[in-house]
Amino acid sequence: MKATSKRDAGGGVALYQRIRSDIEGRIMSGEWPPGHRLPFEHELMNTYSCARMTVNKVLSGLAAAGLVERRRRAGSFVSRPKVHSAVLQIPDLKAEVENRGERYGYTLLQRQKRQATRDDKARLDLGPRTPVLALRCRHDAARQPFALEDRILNLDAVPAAADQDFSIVPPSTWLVDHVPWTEAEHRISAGNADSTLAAELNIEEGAACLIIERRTWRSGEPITAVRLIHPGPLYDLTARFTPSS
Amino acid sequence: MKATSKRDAGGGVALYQRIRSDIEGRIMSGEWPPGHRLPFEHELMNTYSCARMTVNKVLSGLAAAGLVERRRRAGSFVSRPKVHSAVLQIPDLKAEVENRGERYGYTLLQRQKRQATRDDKARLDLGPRTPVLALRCRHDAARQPFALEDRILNLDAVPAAADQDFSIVPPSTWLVDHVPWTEAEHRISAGNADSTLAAELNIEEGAACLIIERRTWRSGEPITAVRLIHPGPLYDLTARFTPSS
DNA sequence: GGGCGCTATTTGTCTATACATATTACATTG
DNA sequence: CAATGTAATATGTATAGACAAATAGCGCCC
Repeated sequence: MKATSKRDAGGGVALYQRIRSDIEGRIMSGEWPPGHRLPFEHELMNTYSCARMTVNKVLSGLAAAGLVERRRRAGSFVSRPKVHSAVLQIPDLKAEVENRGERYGYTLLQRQKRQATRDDKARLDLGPRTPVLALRCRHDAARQPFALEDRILNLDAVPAAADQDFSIVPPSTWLVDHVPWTEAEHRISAGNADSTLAAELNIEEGAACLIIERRTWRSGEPITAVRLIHPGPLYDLTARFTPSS
Repeated sequence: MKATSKRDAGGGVALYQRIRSDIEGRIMSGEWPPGHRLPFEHELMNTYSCARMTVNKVLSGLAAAGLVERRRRAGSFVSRPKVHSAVLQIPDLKAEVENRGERYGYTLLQRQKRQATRDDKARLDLGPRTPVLALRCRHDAARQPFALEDRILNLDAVPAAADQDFSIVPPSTWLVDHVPWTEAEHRISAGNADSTLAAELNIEEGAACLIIERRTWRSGEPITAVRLIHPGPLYDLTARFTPSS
């Protein structure tokens, strides 16, 4: 059995995948450093004995993934890793706690329907007299306070939320299943716990906390702003990152 | 001039792009909610009067971007936004400070070449008797302490670093230009400043700090571990995110 | 009714060809 | 020599046709 010249899809993995892994390997290993011009499509076409469309798909894919940049007439070049970027996963807290194998608990501390205050408006770019739902709740892991959630929800954008009581289902869980979003902004900072927070999270006043704020919009219309406050030493965000993926 | 049946590349944007934007729009707007089965390739092919390869490229692209999932014989489905994920950009501190339009300053506080201590080994999974370079430096923004950097560097992996004195060029800048990496891990947490740190950053003892730790490898070989400590209120990580991109 | 295998359908991959478009390098001209 | 036009070249997009692989769902048999 020789390598047939055409129609060779029945091998092991797809030819397309083999070529891609091959090229990715050379880039990752440093054999083709940033800035290096990789072979032209017609050269790769000869190297791998395939049609141009096949190598084109590979190179386009690598370009879409940001590993190479392509310029007409000039060729394809290994791109310099733009900035150190990490994909931070901020999943549902319930899922996250249960992933750690710990018992998850949820308590609604406060629920108030009101017209947006000056503060609310600043948090979410709301217009005047917008009805909002303000929620404050606590998430526990292994029966210990794990995060305090402070959220406002634009009821003009999500009127259905007014009928939800959120005493059992956390707002984040409900939102994920019911409200799609198009833009999000995250902000991560650190702060010292004030006395209220210290009491709610059962930590000492002044203890360092990790603060994650997230705002989401749907086609420009503000939906919700949430502040998650974690006891500093108890929680950390971890992200593993491989440029290839 | 009617829409020609074939060879219509000369319009405005590429047909491929039009179809993709169209489908993305329907997904984003909620018209096609998560779980919805989108039209089969042959249906889209009729809708847009084009070849299957063209819609195939669109759908494959959407799948690669994570917006849809495809199953043979079943069809293509809008995927549930897996987890809330945000692309956190952690660029070079110098670039970041200058982007804010502030004056950047850098001071090397400590530089020590040594065999890996027990602590170093725990930080980077180093073998015994590995030579490391330990650095401690301060980054200023607008003449105010902005971050303390505490780094160890595996000299077996990056021997050239031993010849660098890092009194002018920050290690992060030098590394970005000289050492490629294949894997990275980020960890973000909060902690209270101890007396040493408080003195170095010119803040009060006990003040909350944002701690970013990053470890990088090259094909499994540990390269460097760095801890960046920012005064909590002074610094925050912000990331805007649109699922489409 | 339950388990098994067949088949039709849908996506996955590949080819060969064609024309469009951008850009570089070179030649021509003022 | 500089500005400008032109040809060569590499990528971008699109087509039609073909076969491969997975699988949902149906019918068959016990």
